[in-house]
Amino acid sequence: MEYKPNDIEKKWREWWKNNDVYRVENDSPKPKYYVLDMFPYPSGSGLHVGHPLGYIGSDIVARFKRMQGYNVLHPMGYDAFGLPAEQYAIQTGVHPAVSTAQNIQRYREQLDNIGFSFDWSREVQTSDPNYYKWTQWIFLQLFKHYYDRSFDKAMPIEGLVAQFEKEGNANVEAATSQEAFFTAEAWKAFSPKEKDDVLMNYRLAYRKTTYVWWCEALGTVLANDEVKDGVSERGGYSVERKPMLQWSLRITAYAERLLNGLQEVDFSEAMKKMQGNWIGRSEGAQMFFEIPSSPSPLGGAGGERLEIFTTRPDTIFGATFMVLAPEHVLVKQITTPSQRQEIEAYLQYVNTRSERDRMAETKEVSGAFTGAYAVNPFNGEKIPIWIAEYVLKDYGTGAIMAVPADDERDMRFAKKFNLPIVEVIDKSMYPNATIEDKLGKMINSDFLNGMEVLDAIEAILQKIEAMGIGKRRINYKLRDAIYSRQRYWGEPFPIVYDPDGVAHAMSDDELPLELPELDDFKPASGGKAPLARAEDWVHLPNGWTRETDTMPGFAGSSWYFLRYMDAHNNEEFASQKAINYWQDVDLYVGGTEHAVGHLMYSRFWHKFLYDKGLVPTQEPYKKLLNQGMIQGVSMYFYYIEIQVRPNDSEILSPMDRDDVDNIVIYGAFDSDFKIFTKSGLVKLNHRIFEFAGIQYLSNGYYKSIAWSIPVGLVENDDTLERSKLENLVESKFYEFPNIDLNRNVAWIEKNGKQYVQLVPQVEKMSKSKHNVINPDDVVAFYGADCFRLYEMVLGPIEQAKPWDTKGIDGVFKFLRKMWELFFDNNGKFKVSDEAANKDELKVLHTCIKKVTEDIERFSFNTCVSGFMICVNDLRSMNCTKRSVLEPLVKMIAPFAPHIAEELWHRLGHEDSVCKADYPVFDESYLFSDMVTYPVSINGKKRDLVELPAGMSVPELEKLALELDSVKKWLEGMAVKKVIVVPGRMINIVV
RNA sequence: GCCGAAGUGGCGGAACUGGUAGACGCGCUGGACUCAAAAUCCAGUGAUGGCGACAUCGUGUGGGUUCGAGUCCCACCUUCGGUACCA
Repeated sequence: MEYKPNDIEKKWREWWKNNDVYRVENDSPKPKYYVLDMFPYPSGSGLHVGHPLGYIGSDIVARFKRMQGYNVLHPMGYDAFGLPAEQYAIQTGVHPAVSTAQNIQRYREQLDNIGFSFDWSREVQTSDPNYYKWTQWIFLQLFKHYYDRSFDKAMPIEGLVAQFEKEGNANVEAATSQEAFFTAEAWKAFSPKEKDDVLMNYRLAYRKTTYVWWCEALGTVLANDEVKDGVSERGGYSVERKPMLQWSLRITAYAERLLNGLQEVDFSEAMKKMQGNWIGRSEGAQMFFEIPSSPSPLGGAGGERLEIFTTRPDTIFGATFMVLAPEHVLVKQITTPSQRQEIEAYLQYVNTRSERDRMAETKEVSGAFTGAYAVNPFNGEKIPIWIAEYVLKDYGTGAIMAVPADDERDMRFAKKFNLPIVEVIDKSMYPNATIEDKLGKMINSDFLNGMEVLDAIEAILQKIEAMGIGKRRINYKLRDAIYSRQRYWGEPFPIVYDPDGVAHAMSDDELPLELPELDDFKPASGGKAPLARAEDWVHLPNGWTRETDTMPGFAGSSWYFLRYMDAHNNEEFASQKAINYWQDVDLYVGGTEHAVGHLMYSRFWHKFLYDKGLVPTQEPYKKLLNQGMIQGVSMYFYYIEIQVRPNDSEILSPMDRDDVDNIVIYGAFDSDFKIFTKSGLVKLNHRIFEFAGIQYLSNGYYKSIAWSIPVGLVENDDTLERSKLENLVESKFYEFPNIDLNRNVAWIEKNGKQYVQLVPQVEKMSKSKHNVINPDDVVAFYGADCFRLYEMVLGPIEQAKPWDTKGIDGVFKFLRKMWELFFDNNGKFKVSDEAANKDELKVLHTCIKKVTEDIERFSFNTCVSGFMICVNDLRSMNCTKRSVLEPLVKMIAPFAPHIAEELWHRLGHEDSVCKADYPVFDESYLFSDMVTYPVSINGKKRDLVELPAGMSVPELEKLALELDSVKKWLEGMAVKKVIVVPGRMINIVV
């Protein structure tokens, strides 16, 4: 009987579905286990072979735990709001809901094809009003709460209002952006709008004008983690800093708890580090410097105080200048008339610089002098105040005291502008210390002289606080999360504004506030969101208006794991009963790319819900497993035309100049180029960082085109036939077809045809790179079980690896061999009820032990090799015994559920193998009578000897020394020592 | 630059707490079956030397600790991720 996966797999998938095998209930006497995958965004290109990697791993764990007697929650859903569907809608007019539904359907088919054990009755879609009703509800809870530092938790805003009415805000300890103090009387006298403005400085979800990342191309603002390398993460469009009125979430209130919480979760060290760095805690001092009254052209009264943050208050005697961020509010007030022009010019320069420019040249310093001076509170010296780009508006107070002797950036600045440098730390006794290390003895520092840095910090902090010129302070890099998007396809804010512009929460019974229908999804005029077009929806009969921004992608994904616990609840986001049963996620599987986005936000929301008493745990995810990306191999055709200029020795140095008239370059961008010239191949040691398209460097010496070629067209030796390339060009497959194929391409002649050499490059799978492998194709050919096993066999699940199908035949062979254990040559089922012998049981239990232990440590690749060893051994023993084969079927069921189910039923069972008990290994079967000892001399293996197990150390030692091979090596040498590890090895030292 | 992870045959990768390096799979070589091929099965397969038993070398590089190091320590090199003027 031949193993034909297609004959059995579909049958069992239907059977599982019809019998509701994977449905899980919320009450069970069994212990609970929650295995969760990061739910996907259903993109238009469907799943590729990289997506299921993590899903297969988590499915194995879910099935394994189920068979071990746990009540396992293993759900799946879709992160269904998002930009691509909306961009697609703008281009085609297809409503995002329609395209999203189509994509979801396709994802579902692809997922079903692989035989996952998801409980689909709990499916969630973030764009479903029944779901986002609760996203809106949680948002309103954030809106209605503030963070009270004295209780160290979120508290209702009403309590705060009551306190304001009683005594103003002077004694309020809260996470706030409120700076001014007010009395109870003042509070009562505020207008509703003024009160609203004040409360916005306390609310955990608040609306305020802040500097945000604005992306013109996407027509929306973006959160910090959505901006990478100075461009938008989606699309790579340029972004700019802009003050805008936006909703934000006060995640900074939870900075400390988010940091501390990392200690209690089982995340990889790398992941914890990444989140820790993102939070960026630093201890230091907030200090005030007087700016003596100076005439201000803009009417500033003078006598301002400049507030700075520093982690090195000890170096204050080395502070030779101050630097403000260009956007700092004091800049206009303190600039002297004589410096005004210079400052204006500099501000203008800063304005023209994109974020990318700023990042590109961090070594280059720039700045301008305001003409104003601050006073060093310790020695009364006047310190000039400058402004410079390198001081960021968002960090600390947007102002620093610059200590060039002790800070690299300040040093560069001082050197460039000839500012004095005063050494304050003697590092001579720490020759290896860098400039920033907190090591050394204070000098030139008055009362600090002679102290070690750390002592000096403590000493001056005390002094600063005693003098009332500052305070100890902890600063975080973490920024509040911008929560508004000027987009259509997201959750509408359940917020209405009265004619004064005061924000009001909608009442719970009005939720969900559904998205209105639109037929044009482009942004409305004036930087407004598309929803502004839905005028009937925006304008309420009483003259009030709705918020037209929508929530960002991370809104729905911040709490979805809770919804799975009770997915159809219309009264609550999930019942307390369900939440208290399932508690938290035991295993969360997903990619590292969500380290600082999704994971931080959902941990933040969870802590807020914990404060509200709505969830029982502080952390949502106990264990995080990051699956590596499966990359694709893209075949690139690189075309570069170089205009050689006489003195470009820098770029052309490795080449023979005479050769360079017509050259074509193939190579990986962002790595060294290989150049084919008439005389062969040379290497150009120059790096180019841009991708496809024509690029001119500032001095204009080359243009380049990089095309990724559809893999199907490529020959085995990585070449592409000329006619195929020409077809691609003619069919306008590429955007830049105007190249001269005759002049600039080095053709290779093969079988009378011309070919061009392509360069393979491993990179992320994506439609645009034509390197996507669809799991459906693999499943259709080899079967889902084979696909699942193969993805596991590729290597450790956490490692990134390129997809290639080299080893898949080996996995298929293994499945066939296993299948053949159950059938004789005539295709008859041949399992016997004869008792198993010792050897067979040893093989079986060795495998059970290995697999059980390896699943627990997520080492799925070694599990598969364990199965292979087991099957090979049983095969060579001709084992046909039920007492061995039945446990084997159970054991492999989590990995290859279809074949396991088929064999399980053939073994006579009626119920699903998923419901069977996982085999437990028995140590007694693993015991051997004989042990093979390696005998080493001075640590070098010289012989192997088979000895009975259980021999004592002196016996082993004696036997070893009597071996012929050992005697030969010991001739003329005195044995100094014999080391025997029973059951392991023997080492003789001479 | 800083932080993190990793470097093992022709390839993917094993080796859990220091104890037989290269499990398992791919590929390759030889053989069986076949008119032949594919498929399948059997054997071999780190490198070098030797007919051979065997010997020497071998886990990025250089040092160290240890009876014994892929594993621990120090220095360095390379690759991949993260991050970027964070005061």
